Amino acid sequence: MENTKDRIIRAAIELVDEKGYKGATTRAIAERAEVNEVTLFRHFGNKKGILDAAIQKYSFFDEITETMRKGITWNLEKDLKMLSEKYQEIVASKRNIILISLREEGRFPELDEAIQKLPTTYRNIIKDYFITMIEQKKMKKIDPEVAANNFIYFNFGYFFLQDRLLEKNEKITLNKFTDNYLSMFIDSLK
Amino acid sequence: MENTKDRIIRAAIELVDEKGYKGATTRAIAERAEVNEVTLFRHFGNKKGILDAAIQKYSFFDEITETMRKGITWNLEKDLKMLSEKYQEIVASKRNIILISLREEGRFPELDEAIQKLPTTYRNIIKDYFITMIEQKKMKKIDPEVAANNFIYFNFGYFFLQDRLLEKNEKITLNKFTDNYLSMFIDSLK
DNA sequence: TATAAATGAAAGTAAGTACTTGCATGTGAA
DNA sequence: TTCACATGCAAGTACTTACTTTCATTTATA
Repeated sequence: MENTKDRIIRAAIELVDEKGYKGATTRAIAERAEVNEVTLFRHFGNKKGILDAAIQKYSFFDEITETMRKGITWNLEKDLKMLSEKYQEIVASKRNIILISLREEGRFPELDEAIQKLPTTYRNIIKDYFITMIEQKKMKKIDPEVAANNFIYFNFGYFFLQDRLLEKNEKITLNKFTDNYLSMFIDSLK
Repeated sequence: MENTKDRIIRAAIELVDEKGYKGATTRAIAERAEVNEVTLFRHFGNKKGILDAAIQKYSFFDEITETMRKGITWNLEKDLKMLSEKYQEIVASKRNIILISLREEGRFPELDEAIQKLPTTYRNIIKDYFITMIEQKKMKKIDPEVAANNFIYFNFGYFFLQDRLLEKNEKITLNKFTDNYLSMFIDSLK
């Protein structure tokens, strides 16, 4: 069962996501976690301490990008779909923490750094992949950096528009995205 | 010269952009606008009134999308570059207000609506354009909705990553984006 | 110049908020 | 049982913040 600390952390993330850091009052966090307000301070010292703990708990991206590299099979279509799916998995599972970082830019420097690392790391994986694939003549000879960045624009654009800017009836499922949308991108590399 | 009301509005937008709605105190807004704090309330009633006025002043997108339609020449490469440039122009000029809307989701419903309309309207323009171009056999026969959405993911992804998630030395200028990056996308439609 | 409108300065109010303190209660381990 | 430890409860403190009121001063306009 979820212990007190974890409940507090979860409630804090949820509320900061909903109302922003300033809008997430300690009282509300305590209520949602179903603990007394004092308990927050006993565990984490102050409000920022709660969020710092939350960030430390949820901002691991490194392992996940490692599984990307391992999953590569040197089949263009298969690999790019896998890489895109893994990326969407990461951003979906860390959705709250990513959006908090974008909203509260500057307030949690370590988080900012972790979030900034994600597109850079991802870009490098894709870029290296394209370089090798071009060497092996398994795809068109194009600038691998340009292609890698485009791939990221594309994937991030889907994630964010999907999540925040589209009405429900306009949403496109991940499956549809991978099968129909991504294919168009991949075809342009063949 | 900028009058009192305008100075207040500008200061409010800047500060909400920097610190969030709650973080932008009326005192700080007054200081930045170089007016007495009371003046805010005399002009706008309350804090929310300032931002409501700001939003009303800066959230016109309709005219701009009209100029997109008029600028079409039915030359694929030229048109898509134009459409992308205009989009980047819009989001750059409304940058603050767009980011405020994303951060303060739910607080300003009219703004949310206006911001949500932008990708939808843009998508429809592009989609209609692709439909006609396919009819005229000036581009590949692909699903125009898929292509239109991809175009938007791509453009929005560039804007946002550029603005918020990349380090300075990694930034890609709009010119480079249009010439190198966009070309890759356009080639895939030919 | 005379009058109205816009702004400033100072002070204050009411509410909210992060955080503290002291004490009571429950619970699991020795 | 006993004792340490986690948690709850009640009350309070110090500070911030949106907003008000009153009066003086400047600025524009007729």
